[in-house]
Amino acid sequence: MADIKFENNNVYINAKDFDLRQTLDCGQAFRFKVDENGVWTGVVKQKVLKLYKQDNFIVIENMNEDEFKNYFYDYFTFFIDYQKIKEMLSADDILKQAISMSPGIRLLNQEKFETICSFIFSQNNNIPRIKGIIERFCENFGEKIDEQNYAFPNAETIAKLDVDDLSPIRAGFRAKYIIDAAKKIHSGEVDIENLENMSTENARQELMKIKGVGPKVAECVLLFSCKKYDAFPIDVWIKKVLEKLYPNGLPECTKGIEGIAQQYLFDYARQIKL
DNA sequence: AGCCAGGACAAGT
DNA sequence: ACTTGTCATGGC
Repeated sequence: MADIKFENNNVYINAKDFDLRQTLDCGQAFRFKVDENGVWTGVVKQKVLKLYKQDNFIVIENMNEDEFKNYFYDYFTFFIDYQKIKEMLSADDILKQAISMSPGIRLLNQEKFETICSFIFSQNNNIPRIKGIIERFCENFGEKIDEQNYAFPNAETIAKLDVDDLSPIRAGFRAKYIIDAAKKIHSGEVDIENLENMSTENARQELMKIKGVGPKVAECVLLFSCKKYDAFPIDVWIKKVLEKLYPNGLPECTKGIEGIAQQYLFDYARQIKL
């Protein structure tokens, strides 16, 4: 943790491999907002996070060393050496360019139930509306933290609901999938706490027992909440990347970390409107 | 105004 | 094993 300091009950992280826009608004998380001063706010578990850039540091406000080490070190994937990853992926010219455009992307390691629901909401949907649905989902069924913020609902709460109860969040045909996910997870029929210990393929099959979780959603959950960095979600943007930039398949340097490469390419494709 | 969005499912070849 | 229509909703 050479690049991480703990002072004044804040955490200070060297911003070399950490950009807030590139990390919090690159399509992996949907609950972070930025205000006119560049302060990012989001809810993780029961905590309201506030982050901003100050000089060459990313500051996480109101967090002590224990809290960071116990949970957020893992959440912000500080066990990954992004310098080394970027060096490896830069063997490919296209990836090198994508990385130069968004060198501060970090993968997040998010809560599993939240990630499953979020990417069920994402299907055949656009990011601004996904954020709205999730916001209403939390306000209606999540625990209130303060006047502005609600925790993400837990599976137990949602498992007790009927499809009609979800109508205020306006999720459309996805509502029935959310109920199915909550019921199967709460009953233990789908074991999400063990996914990290399973092979990528077995974890994928386990997730796809849920109605509304197909190949794309499963890959996102594996990548964004199960530390499966060989998972490779293919959405419409990545499909275009594969067709236009990699007609002969992904380069060798992505092997084992296809998902991380995917995240650089996803942000790149959207920025240049490929 | 109409096309499209970090897709999945069911029914049809 | 592949293709196609359908599913709600609203952002752009």
